[in-house]
Amino acid sequence: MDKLLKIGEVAKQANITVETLRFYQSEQLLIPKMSNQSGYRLYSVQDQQKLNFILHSKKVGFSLSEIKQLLSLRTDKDQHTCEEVKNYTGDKIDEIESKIHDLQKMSLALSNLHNACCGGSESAKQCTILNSLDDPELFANSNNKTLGKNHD
Amino acid sequence: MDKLLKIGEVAKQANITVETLRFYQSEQLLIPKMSNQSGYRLYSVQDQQKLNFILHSKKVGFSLSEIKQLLSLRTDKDQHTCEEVKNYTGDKIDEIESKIHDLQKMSLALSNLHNACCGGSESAKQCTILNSLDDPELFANSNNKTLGKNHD
DNA sequence: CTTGACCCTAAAGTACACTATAGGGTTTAT
DNA sequence: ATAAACCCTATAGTGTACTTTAGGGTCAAG
Ligand SMILES: [Zn+2]
Ligand SMILES: [Zn+2]
Ligand SMILES: [Zn+2]
Ligand SMILES: [Zn+2]
Repeated sequence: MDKLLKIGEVAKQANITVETLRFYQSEQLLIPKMSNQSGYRLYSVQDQQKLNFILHSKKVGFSLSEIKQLLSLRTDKDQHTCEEVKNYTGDKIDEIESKIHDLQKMSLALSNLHNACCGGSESAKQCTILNSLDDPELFANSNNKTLGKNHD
Repeated sequence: MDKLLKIGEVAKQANITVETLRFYQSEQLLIPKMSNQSGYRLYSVQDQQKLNFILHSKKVGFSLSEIKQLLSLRTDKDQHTCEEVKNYTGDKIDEIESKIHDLQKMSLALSNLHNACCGGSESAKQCTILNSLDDPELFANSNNKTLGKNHD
C-alpha cells in the first residue's frame, strides 16, 4: 500500500540527480529508509512531498539550512517551545510576504517592458517605447506607469 | 546636482560591504564611474537604484548572471532584437509568477502553523493542534485547511 | 549465469558568491 | 603635518550546494 520508490525514480520525477538526493540525506534534510536486504534507499510518499517542499523553497531563495529549520518545525516539535514556533513562523511569514512584494514589483516592471516591445525581428535599439522607459521601471521603488504599444 | 557617493557610503546605505560592491564591479554588474584624481569609485543615484534591483532580485532567488541579463535588457538594447526581448521578458514573468505562487502556498502553510500554536512557553510537543496537522500543510500542493486555536 | 541498468560508499573536485589579506595611496580633521 | 579613516589593486581563501570519480554490490532479462 505504501508505495516506496528507489532513488532513481524519485530523481527522475523531481528532475534532479540521484547525487543531489544522496547529498540531501548527508545534510540531514531528507532521510529515506534503507532497504536492509539490498541497502537501497526507499522513498515514501511523504519523503517525496518533503522533497517537493525543499525544491520549491530553494527556488524562492531559501538556503538549505533555512529549509531544514522549516522542516524541523513539524518533525522535531518536542525540541521547541510554542513560543519559539510562534516567533519563528511569524518572522518567516513576514520574510515571505516581503519576497512576494519584491516579486510583484519585478513582475510589473517586466510586464511594462514586455507590453511595450513589439516583438519584431529588428534590433530593440529601434524600439522607441523600450527606449522611452530608460530610467526606472525595472528598478526597485518603481511606480505603476502604463505604456502604449509599438515602434517609432 | 548629481549626488555621487563613495563606496563606503553606498555600502552602508545598502547594508552590504565595500568588498561586495567591488565584486559586483568585477562581475560587470554595477560599474560606477571612477574619479580620475583620487581613483575612488563614485556611485550615482541610478547606480544605487541598480544596486537595489540587484539586492531585491537576489533575495528572491535570482543568480547574479540572471540579474545581469535582466539589467542588460535596458542597458544593451542594441544587442537584442525585439523578439528576444519579448520572449525573454515573457519567460521571466512566468518564472516570477510561479515563484509568487510557491511563496503564497508557503505563507498559507506557515500561517496555519502560526495560528494553531498558542505561543506559550511549554514544549510544542504538547501543542495538540500543531500535532494535528502532522502531514500536509507545510508541503507543496497543500490544500487550504483552516484550524482552530489553543492547546489540548 | 552473465550482462546491463541500477544501486552503494568515500572522497575529491567544481561553480558561485562572496570575504579576507597584503601592501599601499587619499582625505580629512586636529 | 601627521594620524585616523577612508580608498585602491591583486590575489588567496571560504561556505554553500552540489558534481564527479573510483571502486564496487544488486537485480531483472535473456
Ligand atoms: Zn521592442
Ligand atoms: Zn520592436
Ligand atoms: Zn504550540
Ligand atoms: Zn502551545
